[in-house]
Amino acid sequence: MNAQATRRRQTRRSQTPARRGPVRPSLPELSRSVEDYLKAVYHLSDQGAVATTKDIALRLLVAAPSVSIMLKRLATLGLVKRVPYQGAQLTREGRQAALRTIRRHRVLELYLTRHLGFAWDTVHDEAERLEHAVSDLVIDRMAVALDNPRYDPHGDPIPSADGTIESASLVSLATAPVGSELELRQVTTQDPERLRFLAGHGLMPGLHFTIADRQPFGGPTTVRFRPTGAVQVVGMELAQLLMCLGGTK
Amino acid sequence: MNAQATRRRQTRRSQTPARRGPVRPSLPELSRSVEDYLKAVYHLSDQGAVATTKDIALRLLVAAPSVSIMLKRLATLGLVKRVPYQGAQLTREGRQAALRTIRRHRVLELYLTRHLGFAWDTVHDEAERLEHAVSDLVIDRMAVALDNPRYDPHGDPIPSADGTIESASLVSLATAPVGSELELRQVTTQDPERLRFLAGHGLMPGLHFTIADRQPFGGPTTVRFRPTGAVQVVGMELAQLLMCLGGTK
DNA sequence: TAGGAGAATTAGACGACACTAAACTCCCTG
DNA sequence: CAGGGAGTTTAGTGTCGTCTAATTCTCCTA
Repeated sequence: MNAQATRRRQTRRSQTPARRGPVRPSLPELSRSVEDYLKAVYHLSDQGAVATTKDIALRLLVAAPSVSIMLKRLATLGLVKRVPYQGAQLTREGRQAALRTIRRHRVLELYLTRHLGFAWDTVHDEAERLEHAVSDLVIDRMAVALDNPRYDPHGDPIPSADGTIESASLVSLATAPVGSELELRQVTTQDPERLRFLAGHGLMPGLHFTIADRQPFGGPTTVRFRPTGAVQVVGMELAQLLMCLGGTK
Repeated sequence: MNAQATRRRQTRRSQTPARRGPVRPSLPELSRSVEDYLKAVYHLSDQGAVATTKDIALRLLVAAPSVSIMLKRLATLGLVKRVPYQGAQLTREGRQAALRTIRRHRVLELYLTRHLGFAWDTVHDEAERLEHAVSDLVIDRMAVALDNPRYDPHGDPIPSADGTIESASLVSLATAPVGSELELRQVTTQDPERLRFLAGHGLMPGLHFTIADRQPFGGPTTVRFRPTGAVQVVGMELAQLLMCLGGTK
């Protein structure tokens, strides 16, 4: 009965990941929470900055002490480098794990829209739950079915299976100068209302346009769609969400 | 800050499902463990029998006391009717919940084989994890993409969205009389080795055949495939896994 | 440069789920 | 019909991940 009991404990969901050896080789099955925290730290620590406890807490809708404790745990797992009272940064392993999760999320979002008929404003929450349960094998099959896509429905780059991710330098529609010829590359919101509005007015990744005008004092930006010549006025708040790739002028 | 803290607790994964009102209407989000236990009770309590603690423990690879405690919890949730020292049966709500999970599982299995190119011996584990994370909406979309299928890759019936499930009376290939003309309807194992072997010899749901011979003393059964006339010998152990629908004689 | 405001951490708890060891029940068999 | 063994439950722990309250740290500003 003892051998059996032992098998049990290992078969059941890993409570203590049973790390034999260094972290890298056969992935130790991170918990849903750990993956969420890693994603949060990834998104909050742009280029060398540290993610603060408070920002992580806000992003995950969790109390600050929970973050403190989790960061300590992530540090002992080697996924995060922590400076007490300052914040945390991902280690190489942590970054890889975060990118795996982000890849899963973005492939799922695209798959749900392309193959299962979901609108782009509804896929975020689905993907948020599925990303923790789906295996990389399924994700890779989905990616193949999607012809190895580079971007998710919102234009966010999809990390490759080996953990590299494109980083383009984009400008917000709100700040690009009048006269610029741009391509809308990325829409940085998950709010369904905004997404529906944007899609309803043709403002989706891939759109080419020219900035025809911008009113001062936080006023709207007017864009002219490139092939068609159609004109669209975009308010400041939305313009800030639209990240563009630019042929200058 | 208090209103915020309250919102938090509700947004985060439900620890205590916060039941306002009766169980039926907007599903109270059962945990992965609860769903697993409900499925186990469902599968173990065929027609009116009760599922015993020990059998549930064996099926879920969990210690018996864990089952005891969980059954008590399920009973307070109204999902299970419990007789101490005897076992448990599903209530109507418990049965509905179990069938929802089983529907998700079986639709996922079929989707993975049909649309993502997985072999039928590999989909069980994937589906086992996904079934707890995927929404009914996604499942329904998958079902539509599959043309509202009635059976999963192993021939198990897929419960409908409203919670009804087909129950056919099947006979095992091991016990059907020689001379029977049968249709292989269901393969009752998830063991990859056995599944691969069976598929490799054409023994998959939908096959029509006649029982040509059976050796005594637990010997093999010989079947003749119906359109082609090809002959296949099947040992006792495997024959017991093959459930058939029969035109008698 | 001494407060203080704000952020982070520690302290103490809880709920969900799992485990082992020990006690208890039920029922079968001698 | 009285053990005794199989099966079940109780008792006591542990881990993960969360919370609130209280404490500690940092850094800006008066």
